Amino acid sequence: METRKVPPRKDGRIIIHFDYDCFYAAVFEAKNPSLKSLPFAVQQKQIIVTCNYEARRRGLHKLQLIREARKVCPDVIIELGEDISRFRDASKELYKFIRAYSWNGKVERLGFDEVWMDVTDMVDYNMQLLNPHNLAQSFFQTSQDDPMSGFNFDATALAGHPYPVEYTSQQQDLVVQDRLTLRLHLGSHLALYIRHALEQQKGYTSTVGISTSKLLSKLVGNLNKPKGQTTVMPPLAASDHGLGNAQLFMDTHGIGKVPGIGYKLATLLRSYITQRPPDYETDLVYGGKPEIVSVANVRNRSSVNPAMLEKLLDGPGSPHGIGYKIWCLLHGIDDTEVAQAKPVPSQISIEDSYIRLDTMPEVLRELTTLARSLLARMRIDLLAEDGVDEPAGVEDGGHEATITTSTLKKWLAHPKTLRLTTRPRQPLQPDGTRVRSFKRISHSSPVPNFVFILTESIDILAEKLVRETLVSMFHKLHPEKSGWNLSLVNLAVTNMAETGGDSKTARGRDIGSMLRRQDDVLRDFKVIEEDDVEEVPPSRLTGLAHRAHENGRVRDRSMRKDDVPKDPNIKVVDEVEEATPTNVVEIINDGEHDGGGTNGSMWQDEQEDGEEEEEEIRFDSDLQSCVDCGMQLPTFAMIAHRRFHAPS
DNA sequence: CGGGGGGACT
DNA sequence: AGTCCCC
Repeated sequence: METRKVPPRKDGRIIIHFDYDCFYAAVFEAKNPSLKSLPFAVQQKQIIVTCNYEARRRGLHKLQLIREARKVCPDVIIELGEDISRFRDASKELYKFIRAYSWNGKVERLGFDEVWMDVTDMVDYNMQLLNPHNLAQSFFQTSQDDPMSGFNFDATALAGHPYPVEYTSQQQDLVVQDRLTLRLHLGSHLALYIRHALEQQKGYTSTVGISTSKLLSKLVGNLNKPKGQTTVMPPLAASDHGLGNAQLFMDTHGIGKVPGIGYKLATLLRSYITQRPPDYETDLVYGGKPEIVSVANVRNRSSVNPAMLEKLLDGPGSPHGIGYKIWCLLHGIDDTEVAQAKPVPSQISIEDSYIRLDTMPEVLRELTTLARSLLARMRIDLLAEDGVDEPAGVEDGGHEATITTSTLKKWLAHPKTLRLTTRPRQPLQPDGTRVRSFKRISHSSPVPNFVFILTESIDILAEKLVRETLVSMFHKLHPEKSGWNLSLVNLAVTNMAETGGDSKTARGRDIGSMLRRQDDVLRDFKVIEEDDVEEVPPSRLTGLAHRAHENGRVRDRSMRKDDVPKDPNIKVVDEVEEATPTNVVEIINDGEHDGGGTNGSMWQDEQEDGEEEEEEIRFDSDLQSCVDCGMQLPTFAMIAHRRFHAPS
């Protein structure tokens, strides 16, 4: 009984999940907009990896064989997308664009086309700026330093679609009773604002989900794509009235659709529920058939509980506590944090696949090619201009011979481990069939120091790396002289040792932005300091700011390719036109008209007439001291500030 | 069917 | 070094 207790919800965060619409196709379309109106698809080897919505309208879909695609839609335009550097570059550019809006640096990429952003601090800050008596004419401040930059919006309305669809907000008690609804409204308007910026300034459309966790925000976005956005609305938790919306939403999903439940776990869970071995015809999801086993099926089975799930799902390679984690996912609970933006990747890997690779000369050639690519990538992703803490960027990418400017560059991190991975094909069975295997084997060794020499050319270094390191690693993996029949080779550097240094880390940058924000808060405080000289004398303000600064500095030292198509269910027929709330027009126009509009800043209103008594009281009485660093802040800023001290 | 990644954990 | 997970 109590072993089946529903885990507690923690809905204190607001998280936005972005998913760029048909990303690979969009990268081509961004360069060649005429493709947008034509059926267009991107090919890797023998399959369509993605296609635009015009192509989908004509019956094409992801992971379709090229032959089939041409048969269904003979006039489809197809581009080869096996060189993924352009996608990687575009992905980084869009990621940086989105990250620039963040105040707390919690912006995490998944693959090339998804980004989570934890906007709790922005939302809560702006909650304090709301005028409870005129929510319909609100202003969202998007910059910590500039109270003028932001957008007008209607805080009584949600931007985009709600889940459930029939949801209507109870406007009367928005502020007092249902603070979460109001916070989600703010999150949805911020999401819309960033999404439109992405489209207008970068040319990419996206689909967005808004909720209180990574899990729910990612899943709920799927309800309105492409170029739509959806928010899971309260009540999220269960009550006397029935299931909460979080559970209602999770229950509709096939078990394998839940992020965190992959092929292996889904297969085990399905077999447990059906009490039979997997049947790929009925259990899986080709052609839009729903999965036969849903989240509700698993969750409602009385024998299912965290301990049981732990036993069922535990195995080599699976983490401890998996049973409880899955139990939480089934209930729509995911407390994992959006990761802080990292200054350097934790791994760089290059791979290629082959029809057949089994002689030493071929292997040497491929290893050299991969090594060249790897060294080039290291110089792109791990190098910064001297005195600049951003990676060097794409402009110097991959041009091995041009090292003349290298004296200006500096390594942000030194990977310590070099790893060589191969995937041998299984030999033919006696009956002539082949067991398909995705098993990889790998061998690691220390990264030799010479790869960091910037005055030497990448070609020379790559050959040296093959000769002195990779060949012997390869022999450890494959002692036989030949006949390995490799289908894949992967070369990677991992185990990044960041070049310590001051303010070179994301943490350091975060402290910097934190301090700017606090300066802001303190400056805003001066507006009302006349009313309360005792508590915050102007002379002390600078002292506090100074102390805050010192404190910051001290701290600173201190399936396998899936055997199952990942999204076989795509059956989008038409582009969904975003149900555009009226305030969208204001939002779009906001950047263009003069910043000082009618309600452009609540600060101004307060400064000019001071008639909003509630506001005055709030600002006068709420100074608190941080127990960690002693900084004095108003309550609303303390919320974000405490998160800054929290272990990440 | 099947590309070229990336990350967490044991 | 291998097994999971994700796109």
